[in-house]
Amino acid sequence: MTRAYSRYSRDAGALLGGLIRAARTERRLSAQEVAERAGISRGLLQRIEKGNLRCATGAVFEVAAIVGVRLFDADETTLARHLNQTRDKLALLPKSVRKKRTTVRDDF
Amino acid sequence: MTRAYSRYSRDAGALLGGLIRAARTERRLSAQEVAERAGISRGLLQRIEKGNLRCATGAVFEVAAIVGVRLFDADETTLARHLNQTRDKLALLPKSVRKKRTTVRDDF
DNA sequence: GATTTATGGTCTATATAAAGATCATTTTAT
DNA sequence: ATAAAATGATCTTTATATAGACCATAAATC
Repeated sequence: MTRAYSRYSRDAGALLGGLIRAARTERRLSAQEVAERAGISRGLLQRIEKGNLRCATGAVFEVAAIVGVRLFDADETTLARHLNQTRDKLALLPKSVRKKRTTVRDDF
Repeated sequence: MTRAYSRYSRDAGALLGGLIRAARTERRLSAQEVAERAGISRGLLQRIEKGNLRCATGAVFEVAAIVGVRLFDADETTLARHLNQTRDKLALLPKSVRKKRTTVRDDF
């Protein structure tokens, strides 16, 4: 597991947690209620809102959906479309990647 | 922990994993290399790219940053700015939320 | 100001995520 | 076609995330 996190990750976690908390309070939902609906404990929701980076993505995504925070600026339909696009793109990319032979041809 | 996931979460996980995989192969980085740089195991990277929702957000964010997938369509600077905006917003919102008294005044 | 409730923090037990090694398979490049 | 390397998959062990209960504090409504 990752022990030290980059600033980017820390900011991303804090931002997502903050957005969730803001959305939750704006909708006047208690932590208890959101946690129950998401099927997680209140403690886990607390950690998510604080930007803790050791939470399962599934829990975070569920909570985000419940309080109305859109990931990738996309609703469910847009998300599905992007997913298909990405799948198409992946089909065209190489299945595995390997370094170019570093042996420089200097035998000329 | 969350056992069953909504379609939204499943799509979000699959999309993020797919974007990561696409970005990685486009940059011709092997799974081994990315995993090492992110400080995680190759197996965890595999699960992330498959959209597994039981991965720590920190690991996913680190990998995303390494292969160049921007969360929230934001680079590091923009991310920090959004974070500050969210903090400001949170400062204005109530610290705790409680239901309106359900007792309807019908004594008039 | 008093009351009620949401939230923050701490603790323990349990489930499970993650590491690390290994092997088979696929895929790229020669 | 062959060789070399990346990927996929499985297994075991260890670390730890999560649930759940608890209490103290803070904050919103009356």
